[in-house]
Amino acid sequence: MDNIFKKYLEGKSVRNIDFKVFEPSFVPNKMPHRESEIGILVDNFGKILMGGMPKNVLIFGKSGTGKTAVMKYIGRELEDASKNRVNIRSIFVNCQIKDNSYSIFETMGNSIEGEKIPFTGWSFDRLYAAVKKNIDMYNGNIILVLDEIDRFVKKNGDDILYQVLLLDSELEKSRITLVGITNDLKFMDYLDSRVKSRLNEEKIVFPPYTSEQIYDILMDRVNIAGINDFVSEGALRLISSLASQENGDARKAIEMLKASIQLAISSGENKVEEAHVFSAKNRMEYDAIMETIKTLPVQTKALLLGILLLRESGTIQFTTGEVFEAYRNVANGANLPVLTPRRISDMLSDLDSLGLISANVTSLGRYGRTKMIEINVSFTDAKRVILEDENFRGLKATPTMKQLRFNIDH
DNA sequence: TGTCCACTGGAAGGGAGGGCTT
DNA sequence: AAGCCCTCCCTTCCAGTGGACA
Repeated sequence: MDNIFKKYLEGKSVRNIDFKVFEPSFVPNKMPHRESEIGILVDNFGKILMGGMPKNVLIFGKSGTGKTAVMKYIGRELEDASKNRVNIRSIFVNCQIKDNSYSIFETMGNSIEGEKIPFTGWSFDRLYAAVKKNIDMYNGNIILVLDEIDRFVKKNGDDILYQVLLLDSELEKSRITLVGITNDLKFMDYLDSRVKSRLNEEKIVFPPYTSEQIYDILMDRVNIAGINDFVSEGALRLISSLASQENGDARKAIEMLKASIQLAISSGENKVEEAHVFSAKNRMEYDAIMETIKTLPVQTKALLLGILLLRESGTIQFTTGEVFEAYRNVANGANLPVLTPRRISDMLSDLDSLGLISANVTSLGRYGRTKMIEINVSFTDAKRVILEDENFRGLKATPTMKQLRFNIDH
């Protein structure tokens, strides 16, 4: 009789795979095809070691072009080279997560020794003073890397950059060098001139990787993990070409490789082939969408559910007004407070930017101006995920649901 | 050619919920 | 405990608008 874990016992190359190598946070010891970009950064930050002043840097490039990884690599090498010579600390802030001035300053202040700063509560003046004191006490060079800086500036304006530049000018014993990372080439347009010139001292563009380059990167990781014999060349070629079609995104390619390996292992096979790549790709896309839906706030889920029910009733496109009515029925049915049309309008734009729906502003002439809304995801799956939320438990396959559908249909 | 619909999206502000200070 | 300060979510108010229709 076969043991139910048999498939995990077989396949000898499988057992000791170090999956850390395939994590986005993994920074390898060499970065293929980024030699010239690294060269520019080395020249810039090398000045610190000679007692000089580096320029502020702006890095442009689409996602997965190695911007963040290269900066992490530079930071690591620099801190290493500076040991017993100068104090250098690189501080990474992902502006998509830390999306207000307070938390950026708080991260900066808490990344070095000194007064501990609470994550909320202080007035900005007090926060500024504490961060300034901590940094000056450090007596060294801070490299502040603001990742996805365009998102922050679009949301909050460029005051934070001005404040950091001001802080730098007020420091006596330390220096701050700003590194902005963005995937928006038009990012500079959002900046005030007082900030623009200071931030734009050194500009580096990271081009997308070609299929060949991604292949090299993947090969590199496979070698580090020591699993050359476990991954077929065809699978690597396929991932490379799929990723190069998607803006040359190496991060996605590595993720896809990881998922393909896991899939091959769990189906008990001894080599990753093209078929695993295709299934991994589908699986990843599906999981990403469902995870997005699962983590939506309740009211947004109610709105999306309203849209899904409209779609279920046969229509493909709906106006904001129709969607609002559908949402109102869902909210009432689930005993949620009904939000105003203004708020719903914003939530529709949110769902649009998440890619779950398309909402295009269209004029119906005499019949007004509205967003035309279409759903972009499998509605049976999306509905199932939303109904897992306990707020909608009362609606699940009950007469209320039928009633809802009835209300919407008529 | 002007009207007018059904919205859009900006601006301002309230209040809840988090936390700190005195 | 009272008084601040912060962000987040939401409301209220309102000027603006593309294009079908009279």
